[in-house]
Amino acid sequence: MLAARFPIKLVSQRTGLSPHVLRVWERRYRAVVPARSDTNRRLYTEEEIVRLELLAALSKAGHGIGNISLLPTDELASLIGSLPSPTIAGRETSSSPSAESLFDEAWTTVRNIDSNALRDVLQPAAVSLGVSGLTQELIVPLIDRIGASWESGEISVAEERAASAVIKEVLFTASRPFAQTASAPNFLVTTPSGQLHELGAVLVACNARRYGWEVTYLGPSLPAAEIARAAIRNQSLAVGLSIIYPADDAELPGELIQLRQALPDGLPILIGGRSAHAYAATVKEIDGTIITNLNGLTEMLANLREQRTS
Amino acid sequence: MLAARFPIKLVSQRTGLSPHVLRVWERRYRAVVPARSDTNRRLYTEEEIVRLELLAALSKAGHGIGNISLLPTDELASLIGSLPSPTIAGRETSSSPSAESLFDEAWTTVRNIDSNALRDVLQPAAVSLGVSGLTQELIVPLIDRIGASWESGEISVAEERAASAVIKEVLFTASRPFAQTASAPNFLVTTPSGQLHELGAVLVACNARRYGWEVTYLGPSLPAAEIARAAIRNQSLAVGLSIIYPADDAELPGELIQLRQALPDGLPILIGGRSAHAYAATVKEIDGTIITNLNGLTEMLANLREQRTS
DNA sequence: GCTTTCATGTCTATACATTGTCTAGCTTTC
DNA sequence: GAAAGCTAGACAATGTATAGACATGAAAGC
Repeated sequence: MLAARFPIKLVSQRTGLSPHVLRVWERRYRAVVPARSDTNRRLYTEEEIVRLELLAALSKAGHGIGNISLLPTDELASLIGSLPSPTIAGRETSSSPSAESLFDEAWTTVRNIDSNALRDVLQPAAVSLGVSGLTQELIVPLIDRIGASWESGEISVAEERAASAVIKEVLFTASRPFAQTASAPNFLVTTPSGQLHELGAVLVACNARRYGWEVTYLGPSLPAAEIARAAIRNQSLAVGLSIIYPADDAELPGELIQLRQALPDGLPILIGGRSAHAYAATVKEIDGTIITNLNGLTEMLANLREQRTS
Repeated sequence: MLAARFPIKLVSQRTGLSPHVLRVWERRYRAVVPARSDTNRRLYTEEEIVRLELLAALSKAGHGIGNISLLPTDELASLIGSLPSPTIAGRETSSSPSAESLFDEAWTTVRNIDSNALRDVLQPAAVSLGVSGLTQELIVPLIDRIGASWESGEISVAEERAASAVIKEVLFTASRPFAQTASAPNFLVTTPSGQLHELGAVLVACNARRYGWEVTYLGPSLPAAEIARAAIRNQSLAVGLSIIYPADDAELPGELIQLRQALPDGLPILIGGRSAHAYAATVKEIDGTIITNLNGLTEMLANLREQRTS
């Protein structure tokens, strides 16, 4: 796979930084020094763009660019997730614990409806694993486990709600500094009517935000007409839906069809969640795209973004 | 071990203290003496920011900064847990002239389903008005307005959801810094079955958190049995419910009675929200307390806390 | 009761640092 | 040939630092 290279204009759009700023950051702070073409044009790699997105977010959040321009990229990422360590004296997290042990710990707190203990597990993990590590290795498995245990009756509403609230809080906080760039396209995220579990949608929302999208998040179980109205009002470039449970809702296909009819022609509908495949026929009918994992999502979003600019 | 350093602007945002105050606290009281950059700029560490957050909270609560500025950080943390009940009569209506205009601005963004614009209004207001100013002068009126406009049909689900999501995010972020001490009592917050609007509950949750309670937040519309189960599991010292809309739910009184029966004897039930009074008879029957405003809530919580310790 | 003192937040003035934007002239692309 | 990219330098707007003055309210002293 040969690494794709991007010209400065594209980078400017993705990061929300003007070409002027990109050049000056390079000259003055050596923040990112891209390769050049034969004719001396800057050619950025995907990694460099991600780095610039981080820098842009931190700069907007109040960090002086001169102070952070030379930090390694992973440190920038953990700065983004940097939260006031709730641990001042006690709680020795001597060696960073493995993702598995953290998962077990987290799952125990979920079963105990212990919101605050769960936060104490997730919050430091945002630093030790990084935001993407946190989501991929802890939160995604946790959401799967919660969904499965819910269906099997092992846990009930209270457990699910308590966990949802904390996970939402942690994810939103972690992706907060990324929020705004002027040119960012809008992505509308929600779950269709009848889908009460919102964690999948939250995950999608935060991921999109981390990649520079302006996200409008509308919570769970929203009627098709309302989704369409909000998408039009926000001039959204795409709509994301999460479908987790139930997997056999007779009303849902109708909702989806109604949504397609109410949306502008051709507006992409991305559908994810563990039960998305259960409605595959309808999804195909409305020309939606099923997303199977977060990487698929980011790829899809990147494509959409490029299409728009071209 | 990352040695991330933060500039004064960012510290100001996180602590709610102006850069002026930060400098004067350093010069006069040696409260926190950050390292300097090569060019003499202050660079704060994470620990120093946490310390300043504690000092800011205590100072706002009435402690003289000169008396506490030299205490070790862990002692400050334990002081937070024993905050005296806040001066309620005083320090009100210090309404900065911009509060009204901010409200208008915020309301416009709500009507436009423009999540990101709303965040851009509320987030800076958390600094300029302070967290209590933000809640009392912006968010409470906004919630009232949203509730009223909802009932009159002026706005619909999408508007309410978009606003809820952002307000939740802002409030949770604003109440985040307060590290809880181990001895903090638990307060369970939710809305009863059928009450779909969660903003009132979020407000209550954040307020309690700011006063040192350990809050378990369970989102909207939770069945009585689940509420009770969670409260018992968490050994909650009180349960808080928000009732906003509808004001004429025939099922609700039954839910409340069921909740009382399932809870441990004498466990206080605090009920707030614009429609709480519509169920006054039932509230009385279950020996609940109607809370009419945030000050009433903090007072009530302070009482409960004292009772426990005595 | 009235003044004095102290604690504390706010403000001013002045200097320097940081950072985004602009201009000018040249080169490449389409 | 027009549009966009490149370098280098200049400029303006903000942000930050220091030192000191001022305002206010509470406690102390007369």
